[in-house]
Amino acid sequence: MLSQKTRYTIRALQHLADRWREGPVRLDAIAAEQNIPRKFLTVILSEMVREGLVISHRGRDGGYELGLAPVDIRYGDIIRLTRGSLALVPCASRNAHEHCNNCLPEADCRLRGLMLTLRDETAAMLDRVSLADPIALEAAFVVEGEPG
Amino acid sequence: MLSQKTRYTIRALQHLADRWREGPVRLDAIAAEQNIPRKFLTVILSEMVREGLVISHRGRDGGYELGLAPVDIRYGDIIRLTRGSLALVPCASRNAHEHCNNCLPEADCRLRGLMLTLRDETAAMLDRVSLADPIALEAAFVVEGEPG
DNA sequence: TGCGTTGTCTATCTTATCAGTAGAGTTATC
DNA sequence: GATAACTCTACTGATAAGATAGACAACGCA
Repeated sequence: MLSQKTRYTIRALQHLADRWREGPVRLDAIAAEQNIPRKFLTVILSEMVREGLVISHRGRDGGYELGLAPVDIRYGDIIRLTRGSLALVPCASRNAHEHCNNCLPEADCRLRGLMLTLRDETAAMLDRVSLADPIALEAAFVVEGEPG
Repeated sequence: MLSQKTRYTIRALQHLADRWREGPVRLDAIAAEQNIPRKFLTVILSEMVREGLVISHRGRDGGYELGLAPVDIRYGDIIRLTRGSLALVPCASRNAHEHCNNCLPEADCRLRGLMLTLRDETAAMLDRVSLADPIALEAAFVVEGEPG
């Protein structure tokens, strides 16, 4: 599961992407329109500023805008920044690797082997989509009775 | 991230799959060889018995064995049973759907649209692999410098 | 220069969930 | 009926996530 914070981050960045090159957007506007707690959003946007994805302007008529063109911010980037990893187990992360507790030696762990493959497929998919891309609001099709 | 419990579950089931048709395997043996806390494993295996994936035998020479052939237990099944969902956001789960807190209306949420697609791809991948399949212990290849 | 507006930073609180444990109970075999 | 196994419910403790507080810093304009 993505954390609530990661979800807020993505929606805030989508909001800014939709207003790219329209000047700074105030925090209150983002919070209200995206339904994100104001104070929490300050923490989130400050982190994005530190990471360089967002530029802030203080004072009157200040606010936030993207630091990169929307096409250059991919969903994979955002999730890696806020969540640290796209992998489903700690030992299968490529940029935030750590050992799992109470596991087998990594070289022997089949779960890890499977999760490495899955992580690569997930990353490839998320790195194909940027904030500039249109996104279908429902999945393309639903298989009857499919679980999950 | 998969919970520790889900990871233990998968490794325990792999252990049983490797011993399919060799008679019951004792809990202590699984705990020791898979490095899983004994008491916690009792909780995990009891749930698997209730779900029908595992059969237990009490008394002397008792233990656990799979209730289905390894080829009929897919990783997607296991994760859905223990984690409830393969989706990365609550509103994108197909069998454990619930609304996200502080979100936009679902019909307008682009994050949801993206996550529905991703969930389907993840499910398809995990539902192709069963406990009977060999699994490469390292991912097939590593892209130089790929993040994540 | 001074005021209001807006973002920045660090510390803290609260709550939920997860990992793990306890311990009495049940069943099967010999 | 002794022993070796699994079963069940409840409980505890630690951690992390979500959210908030409040003092502070920069900016713009009159």
